[in-house]
Amino acid sequence: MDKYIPSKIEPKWQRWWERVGLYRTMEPTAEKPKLYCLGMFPYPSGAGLHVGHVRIYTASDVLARFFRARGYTVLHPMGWDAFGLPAENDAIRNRQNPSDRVSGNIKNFKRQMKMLGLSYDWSREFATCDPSYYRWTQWLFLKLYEKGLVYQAEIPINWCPSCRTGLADEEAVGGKCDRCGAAVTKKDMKQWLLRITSYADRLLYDLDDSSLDWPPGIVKMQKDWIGRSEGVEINFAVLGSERETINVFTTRADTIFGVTALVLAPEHPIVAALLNSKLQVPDSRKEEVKKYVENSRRKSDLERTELAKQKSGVFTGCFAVNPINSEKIPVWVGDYVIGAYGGGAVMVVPAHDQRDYDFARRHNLEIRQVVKGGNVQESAYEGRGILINSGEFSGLESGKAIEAIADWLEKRGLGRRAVSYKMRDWVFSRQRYWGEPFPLIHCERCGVVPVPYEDLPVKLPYLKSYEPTGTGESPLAAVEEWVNVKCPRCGRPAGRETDTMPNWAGSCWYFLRFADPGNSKLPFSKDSMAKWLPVDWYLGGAEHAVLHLLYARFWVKVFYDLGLLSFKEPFVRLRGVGIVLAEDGRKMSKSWHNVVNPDDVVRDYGADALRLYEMFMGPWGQVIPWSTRGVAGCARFLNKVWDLVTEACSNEAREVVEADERIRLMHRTIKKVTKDIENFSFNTAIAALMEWVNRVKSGKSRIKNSCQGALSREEARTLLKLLSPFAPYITEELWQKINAFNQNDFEKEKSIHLVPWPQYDLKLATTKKVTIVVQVNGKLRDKMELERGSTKEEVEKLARHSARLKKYLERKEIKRVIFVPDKLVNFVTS
RNA sequence: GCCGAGGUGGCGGAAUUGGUAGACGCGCGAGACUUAAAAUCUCGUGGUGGCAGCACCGUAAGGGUUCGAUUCCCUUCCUCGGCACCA
Repeated sequence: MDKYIPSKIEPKWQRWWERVGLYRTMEPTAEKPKLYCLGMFPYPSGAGLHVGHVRIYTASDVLARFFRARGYTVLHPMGWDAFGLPAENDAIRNRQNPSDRVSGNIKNFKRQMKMLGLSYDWSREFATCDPSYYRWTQWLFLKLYEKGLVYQAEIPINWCPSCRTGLADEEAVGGKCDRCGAAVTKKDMKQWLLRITSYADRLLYDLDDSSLDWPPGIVKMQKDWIGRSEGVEINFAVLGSERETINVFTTRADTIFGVTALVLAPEHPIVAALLNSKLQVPDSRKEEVKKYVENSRRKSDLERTELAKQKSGVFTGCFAVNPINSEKIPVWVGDYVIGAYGGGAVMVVPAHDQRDYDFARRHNLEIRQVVKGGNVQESAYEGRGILINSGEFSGLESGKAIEAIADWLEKRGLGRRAVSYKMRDWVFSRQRYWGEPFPLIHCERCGVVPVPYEDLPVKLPYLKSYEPTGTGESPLAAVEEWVNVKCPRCGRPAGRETDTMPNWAGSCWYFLRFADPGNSKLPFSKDSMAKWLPVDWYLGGAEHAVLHLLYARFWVKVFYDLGLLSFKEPFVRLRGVGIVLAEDGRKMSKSWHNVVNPDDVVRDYGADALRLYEMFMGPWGQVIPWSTRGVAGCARFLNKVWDLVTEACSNEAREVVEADERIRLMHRTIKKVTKDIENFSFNTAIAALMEWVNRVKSGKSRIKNSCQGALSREEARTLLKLLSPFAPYITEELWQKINAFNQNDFEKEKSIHLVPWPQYDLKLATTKKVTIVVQVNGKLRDKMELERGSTKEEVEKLARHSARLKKYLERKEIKRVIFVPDKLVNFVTS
């Protein structure tokens, strides 16, 4: 008998499957509807595939194989997120030009994916840095540009001094660069931005679409990120100025009579007006404000938030007028106020906002209570309540007061109801080499001119010197022969935009391109969209909750508005994977020397064992430490399967066995595995298969006649098929053997992976007998093996005669008998 | 601080319209095979007590509802993840 040696069979099947085109995408039909199953494509780093990748891609492969067997036409593609900061940093670290580095990494990733037996249709592969792909990224960008969703602004942006580039808010995690961990500082730079905020409401409300099946946690994160709040914008006139007002956003207009100061962010235009003397204030004040502003601008976001525990600030010397009662209010500047939110100014109501309270205590501002409740001598009262000291509004409840005050202000043009979002517009430029060039040209006469569609792509030149300059300009700016072009509109000398797009640009729409990867006329045809989109199953890491997943939704909504797409949400079902930790429970990291390399695992145990383990290690969404012994356990199980199935085919006599319980066990297992895969409970699906094998092997399945300890051929076929999504190699090998197919001439039709999924008979998917639990006062005292469907009378009678129960029921009065059919009987005594 | 998820053997975990707690795997113990070891196979494996039949305890802690609670409710503690001056 042959032994199970993974390295002997796995490469063989890889070659056969590729040769016969087993995973080539078919055309969907009415009988075989489409199903689009996608794992988030990776950025191909130099480290190769991580076992965390393996978890995602194995799950998507299990789904793809499962749904193919269930009669769907499956689209299951793979590609490379190869542009952008991560790829470029990896290249710089390894002193290799990004384009060379990336192609080497892709080759390695692809080798590893093939090794794992992932059933991708490689004919649809592309990388975001391929000119034939980014041509269309640029094309789509121009569509956004034409729609007015792209604009340039001189704004203080997140600046990573280490990567020497601007970052999006989403990339400045906790004040640190998402990629390198350096503290992010602010820098004023002219940037391209995408007007994602104009889609804020739709990005928010469409999350509640009932057809969207997303993890609630990710939905919540996106909602919080968008951060919609309703309130009132109140205009405070600046004293000593004709036109200037300070507009303040507040959700608590009911506290307006409690305002004892205004605080401006250092970035606020009024502060600038003060400093350049457009507004008159005493020179001493001006000096102090200047110092303060300069100081806070030098701070990184991190420092600003840390130091903010004690709320610093200086009085500007300037006053404003409270529109509700014409009171004179001092204007301060303080860096706890965020420049980009709600106009960059707040009204300070110390009695009813803890931050304002802290600020007021520190700077000796008046604390004036205007809502009943709490003890404002000790801390702010932030709850709602009845208004006091509020003129004509006194006596109103907060909610009503907000409406009344909003009406009052609106009527007089002193304010208006407003909505504010935490989400900002998306900083879309990077001062780096490795990204899609903007298809824009700066002409002195015509301004910004888009590159004509027929001139796309604007190719990224191959540069010897590609490292970031740190001047705030991309390395491309130094390449004169690339920068200098003629203006497409007037023909005069002009220059290309030299910033590049962030890596999110390519990943915003790659899932669309997979449906139509070869299209040279359009990014994607309408036909292909109707055929394959939206994505039915999208699997990936939860770390993309507010990055890729939000950006991709934004672009899809824009394309919908442009008539390019007929759906509004790209990903119907989303499933986030849990991180795979190292064996020591820490994160896998090169510096800890605890990284598990899939190549080593495959070498030692085979790809099937690795795949099986990754699906078996625990619930899919959960963080779980790696266990090499766990892999070994899965390899042992595969060995058992190998032996059992090999034995089954050499023993024809067992074919005829019709042991009822064994057939029932098989049907139960089919049902369990089917349901579990649908519910993403891969671990319990595999456990059910192991249990089946164990019970067959140990002959515990209550059969008397024969076949004890061995599989019938029908059982063997079913077992192989149920196992095939998880372990495609060994099941294919055994399938060929058990059917005595000629292995020297493999035919596509003979593959186990094209065999339909086993059906289960609901009537057979139960046991014939059931264990009925006998309790006294809820405590387990006995068990009985009875026919399913026994009546209360039968069960009770049998239970009363149980010898074990005797001592518990003696001299006791039975007050109640609780009976749950096929489950339990419980005697309640006094 | 706020929000979300969670807390079950030595470990990863299973079981919840309330009904046998610990499936499956790892580890561990014993045995078989072997000169021996590894591998493999068989049996055992929540804790305490008992030769045993068995009894009691046990799902973070405390309380409640119930014939019966890992599951439902309240209080407290802890872990992980996200957000973090958003006015």
